[in-house]
Amino acid sequence: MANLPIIQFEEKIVETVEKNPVVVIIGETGSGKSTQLSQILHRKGYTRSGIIAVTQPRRVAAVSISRRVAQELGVRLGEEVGYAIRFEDRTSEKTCIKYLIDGVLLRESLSNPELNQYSVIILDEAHERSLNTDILLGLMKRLIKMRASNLKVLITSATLDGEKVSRFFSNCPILNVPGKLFPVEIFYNMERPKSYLESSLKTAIDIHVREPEGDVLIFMTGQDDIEKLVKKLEERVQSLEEGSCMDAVILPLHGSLPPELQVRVFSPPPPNCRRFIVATNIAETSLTVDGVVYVIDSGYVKQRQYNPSTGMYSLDVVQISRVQADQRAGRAGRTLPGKCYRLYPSMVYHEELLDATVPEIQRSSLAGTVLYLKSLDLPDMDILKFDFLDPPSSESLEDALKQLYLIDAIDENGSISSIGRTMAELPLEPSLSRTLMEANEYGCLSQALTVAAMLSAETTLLPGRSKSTEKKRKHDSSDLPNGSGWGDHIQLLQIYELWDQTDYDVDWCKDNNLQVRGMKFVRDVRKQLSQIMQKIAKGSLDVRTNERRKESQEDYRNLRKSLSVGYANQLAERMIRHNGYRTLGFKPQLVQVHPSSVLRTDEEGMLPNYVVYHELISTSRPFMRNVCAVEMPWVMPILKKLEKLNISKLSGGSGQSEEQTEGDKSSLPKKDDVNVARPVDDRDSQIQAARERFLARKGK
DNA sequence: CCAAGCTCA
Repeated sequence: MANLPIIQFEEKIVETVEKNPVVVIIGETGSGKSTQLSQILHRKGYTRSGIIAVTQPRRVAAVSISRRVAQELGVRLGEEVGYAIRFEDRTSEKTCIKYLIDGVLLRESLSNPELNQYSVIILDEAHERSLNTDILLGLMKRLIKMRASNLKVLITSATLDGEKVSRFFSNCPILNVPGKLFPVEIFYNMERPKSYLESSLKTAIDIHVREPEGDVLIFMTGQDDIEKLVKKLEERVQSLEEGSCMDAVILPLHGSLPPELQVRVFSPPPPNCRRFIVATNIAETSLTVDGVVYVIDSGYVKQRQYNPSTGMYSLDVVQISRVQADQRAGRAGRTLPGKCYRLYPSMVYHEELLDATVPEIQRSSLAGTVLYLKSLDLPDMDILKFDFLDPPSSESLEDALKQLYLIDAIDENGSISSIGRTMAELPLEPSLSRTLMEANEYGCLSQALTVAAMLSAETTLLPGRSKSTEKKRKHDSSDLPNGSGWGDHIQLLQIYELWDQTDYDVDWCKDNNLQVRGMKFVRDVRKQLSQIMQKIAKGSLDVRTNERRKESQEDYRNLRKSLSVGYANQLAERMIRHNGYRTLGFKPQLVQVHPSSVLRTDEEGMLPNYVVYHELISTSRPFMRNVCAVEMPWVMPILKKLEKLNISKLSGGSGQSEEQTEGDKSSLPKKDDVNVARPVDDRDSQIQAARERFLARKGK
């Protein structure tokens, strides 16, 4: 610890923090900022008046760093030094240095908006710009005004955007702490390669033949590319002349690799053997591989983005940012001076790459974020003007407001409702929290809890599919239930209840091709959600899973009905005479049911007239993923609500001063009078008319 | 008839 660079800056840091409410610390890898800043301020007495909080974007980091700090201070983890992550709070009365996930601090701020227990809040790894860190940055800006006398905020960031963060906090001081990295020499391709797969193959072999020992880390974009490159590398290495160079092992590394294969990168290679690690960006920050001396950087990354105008997600291969490129290069200089080969021209690096990755807040659906901010009841708060470091587009915020309105979380003036307040308590996306609340009314809370928990873990349930596991799809494999035809939500419910009946048997998961870790996570989430619901209802709810009781169609019906309320913003109507759907949102999209769905067709081969979907994902085509059949009478009230929607009122009521788009004008609630005048007993024609008006409006 | 980067309350 004594030889960490940051220790030499101790006095300077203390002095700057004492004089300023906010300080930005630029600390490169190996500077010791994550473990030392908290200890420095602890030594200076900042823990006498409160706790020092250090936020982290990842669970493993919170746990391992706090363990390290406890060790350095010679105390037991969980006493003076502790951590708080989901499902696990290892802090006590004695705790004065607390490492926590940014999302946990946001939860705490719900019940204690001034965060009075903390004397210092350190936002670590802020340059990663996680959604939650960005919200915290905005909240800190307000908080330091309210608590000017007794709160210090430190933000750690990367060289490239330190200035920007400083400007955001009224030009607060920036301190630079050097890292302990070895120099890394950078090489560029003359041109952008036609195929970065071929280019990385060639570069890798060149290194292997010409360069001294040291492992090679290759950054690719996804599982497919990784598998292809691993195969080609193996072929090429084998075809090299025996004895012409050292041996080689080639290891893939990505998130959907089973854990036992992931950890192979941590065991040292046999002597006189070079390792090639072909990885996704998991090796950029989450996992650190020792022994790497050479990095090959394709310059690309796969990123998920949300389009607020269509409500659709897509997963695109995009260019990395300069911060990311530097981070990747740095992976070569951890143990020795290293070399980084960028498979793109230097001009691309200097002129084309963005300074920093587009922050998550500009790539996500913001319904949950907006609901959270509304529930904080910040004074004189216009959600569209919340002070973000990088504000999301007004289109994205308006999309969030519309979604929240449709599921009754906010009223027509944009004020949070009591339903919305309860929803904000639940660690779920708004559509699922709304479903839980509705299910409670219909007596199917237990089932809804299961569905919500299963959907929270859905991606980790099924093992990573590759060519070899291709046959094992969820609907044509094994004896797993099929949702009784109603769709994927019901299937998820049935799967969990079967597992529940085996007393959470691990072997049952394996037999049915479900990831054990994923299922255990579902169980934890379900338990947590049950507890929160109990707390809200003061313990009077029945959240038990059904024991050896066949679910009746009536239970499924109630559950589907609850889903139609929770997913009011994610409904679709089947088009006439074929199985394509049109979403019933503000801008209808033509979409298909994802082929992995278990939703069943009727005798005539037709899918249900109305469905809810968990998400829209645009891959080869736009698809609805996780689909459940609902009934027309449940959909109609939602269509009527859609008609009444007035975005100008929703977004703070400043009304005329806000620019009004075409769509806004047509949704002014004039037509509703006509609707009220219709004969009440003629329901069918009333519904039909509502539908036609709705669809006609779409056409414009 | 499809495809999945990584986190996290």
